[in-house]
Amino acid sequence: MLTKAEQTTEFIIQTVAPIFNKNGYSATSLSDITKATGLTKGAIYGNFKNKEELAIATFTSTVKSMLKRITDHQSQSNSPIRKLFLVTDFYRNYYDYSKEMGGCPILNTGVDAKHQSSLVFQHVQHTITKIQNNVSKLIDAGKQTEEIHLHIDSMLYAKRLYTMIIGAIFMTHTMNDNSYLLETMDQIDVLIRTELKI
Amino acid sequence: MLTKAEQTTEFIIQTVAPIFNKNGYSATSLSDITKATGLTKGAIYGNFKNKEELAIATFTSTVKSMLKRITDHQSQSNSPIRKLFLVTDFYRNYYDYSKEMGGCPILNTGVDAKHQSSLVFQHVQHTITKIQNNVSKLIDAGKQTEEIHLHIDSMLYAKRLYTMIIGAIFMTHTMNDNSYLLETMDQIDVLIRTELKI
DNA sequence: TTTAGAATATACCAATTGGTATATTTTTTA
DNA sequence: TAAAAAATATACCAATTGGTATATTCTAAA
Repeated sequence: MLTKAEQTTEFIIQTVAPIFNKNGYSATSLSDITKATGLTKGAIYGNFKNKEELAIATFTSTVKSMLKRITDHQSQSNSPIRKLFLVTDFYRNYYDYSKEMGGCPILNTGVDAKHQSSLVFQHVQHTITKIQNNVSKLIDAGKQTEEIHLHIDSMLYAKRLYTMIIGAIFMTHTMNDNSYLLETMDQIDVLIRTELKI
Repeated sequence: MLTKAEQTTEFIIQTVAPIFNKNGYSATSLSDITKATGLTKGAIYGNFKNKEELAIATFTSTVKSMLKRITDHQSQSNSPIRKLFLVTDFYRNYYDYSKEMGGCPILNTGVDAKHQSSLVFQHVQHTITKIQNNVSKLIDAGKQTEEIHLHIDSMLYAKRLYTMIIGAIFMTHTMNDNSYLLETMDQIDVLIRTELKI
């Protein structure tokens, strides 16, 4: 059971996360935070050392739930190559989902935190590395199950896929046009079929 | 000949542009601006209506010089398809160049301005539209010179290329690793050769 | 060289910034 | 249920925010 205090901490994170994600670190003020939560500065600073620590907590939380959502979606299949297709399938619905979060946390925080908070920025880098490793491992697994060509450079393709995905996310959000994401996912599916798949 | 005042306006734009580009709209304060220029608020507000107008001026200026640089680079050839290859060639050296500007203005401002200044954001959208149109026209020209297959959807490919490029820019800047840009440009070159080229 | 007009500096504004010390209230444990 | 402990609220801080009205300085033309 969560204590009252732990509930409050979690409540603050959940409430503030989309605000940080939308506005960025500097443009999110303490008064934005107190207004949204209905709590006072005393409560905020009782739960978090400072603004930066709260920003890290919100980013970590958002990313964690996002990655869980992908993993859950992937659990539809045990086949590595089908799990790859489930990644593109996930991102086909990503626009609506990311809008709920206030935008893509990796894209937004990656751009924003770079010159605002090196601590937050390190978390972004770490998250990207983790995602790439996951995709790379998936490709490796596909080789083992003889679904994917052995000569494929797993990490190279993992980076390629994520580069295309994050580009599509930026374009869709900036141009307010979901077709960028849909189109890119089609493109990636073709790539998987023609280059990776045996 | 530029009057003294016009020189000052231009000086402010050039000096402040990388600051806005790096830190974003909200995180760039008037004191940042006065400190960097050595001018006072009176001078700044004498040349610009407000902070937002200055931000627009800096974005417009940075983008303009960037687009000029691409166009100049492309002038090495008259062949549309070779001009396409000169685009990827340009972006192979983009990391160093964009670092001078304080990052990629389209990426940074696209993410930052979305929730800070709708006026600035509109300029980003307009710029992307313009770039896409340019690439699309280039593909059309390639059809006319019989270098590119007639069945190619010009705008579709223009969007694809720019989506991949902006994704690579984000990854290179966020992971501080130029290989994302180099790799993606190789990928695009292959795409041009195998899908577009006759 | 004087002078009008333009450009810049100065001094100020109320509001807000992130953060803290202390008072008060709420929760938990005994 | 009472006391200890934890969590939250209040009141405050100096510094900074974007912006403005006015004073001063500089520029350019006559």
